[in-house]
Amino acid sequence: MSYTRDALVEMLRHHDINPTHQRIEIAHALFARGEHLSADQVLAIVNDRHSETSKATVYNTLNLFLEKKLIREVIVDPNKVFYDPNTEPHHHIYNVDNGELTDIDASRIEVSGLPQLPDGMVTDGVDIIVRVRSR
Amino acid sequence: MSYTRDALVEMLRHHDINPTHQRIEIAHALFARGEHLSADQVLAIVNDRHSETSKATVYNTLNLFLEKKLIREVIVDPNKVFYDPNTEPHHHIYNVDNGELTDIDASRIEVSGLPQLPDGMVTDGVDIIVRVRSR
DNA sequence: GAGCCGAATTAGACTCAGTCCAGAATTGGG
DNA sequence: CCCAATTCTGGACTGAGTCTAATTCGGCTC
Repeated sequence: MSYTRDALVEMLRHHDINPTHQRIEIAHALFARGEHLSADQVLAIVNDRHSETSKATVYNTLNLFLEKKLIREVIVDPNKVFYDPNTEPHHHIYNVDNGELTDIDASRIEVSGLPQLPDGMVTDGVDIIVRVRSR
Repeated sequence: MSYTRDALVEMLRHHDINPTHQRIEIAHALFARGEHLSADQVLAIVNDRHSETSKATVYNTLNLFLEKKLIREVIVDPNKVFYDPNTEPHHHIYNVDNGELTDIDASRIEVSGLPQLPDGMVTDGVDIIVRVRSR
């Protein structure tokens, strides 16, 4: 799966997002590497050569992508949020020592025994985080 | 299960924690209500009548309790950490709308299909978070 | 191409959770 | 009662994330 500029534009449009320069850059940063990135890292990558995109725009854009379900938010570390370009159902292994975050394909995982939700409640998603240490 | 001052002192000692005034107060705040509280909330509760305990101490103490496994950290919300006086194995339901956090007893839950960990890695814990919305 | 309009972007000030520091207070063992 | 080690403190600081008011962009019409 390659992420040409055109493919990204297509993808943004498909999610009802007006494809601007900055948005394409940010989408590129996330999807081309397919890694979990923090807002900080996205900002750094996008402005690698010349400063082109402001902090505010990076945050705005990431939140927009979230809202439009183009990416997911992964909350494992108390001091930063990671953004995940993989929207397939999956879970995470979090290495507490070095902060590394790895995917686990959800299709092999089976969870049973979850309780009934109270009336009028809908599941928004189930996150499983396996916290891991070295040694 | 009641939490008298003496019981709390006993509990702290049992976890290798020197029971000082402030630590007893903070333990009381958490265990007497048995709720998930943020550092902010703990600070507010402890200083309800007269200001008695500083912000720094609350944070120091919560981290000390964590380290000594007296309480657990629950990371579900990007902008605050919750501290959980329940150290029995259990998971959480997080109501995204109102921030409410509810326990799920772990004994009824069965997870299968978790992958083998790479060599030299140890599981530190498995957290399951069921995100829930109203309506 | 010139002119217009709403949407997007920007710099920089601001907020707020959490940390750090260096001095002050408390504690407990002798 | 004394002293050293531990704990506590206020206040300065940090860094992620938000807000705001002003500017720029891009697409449209003529």
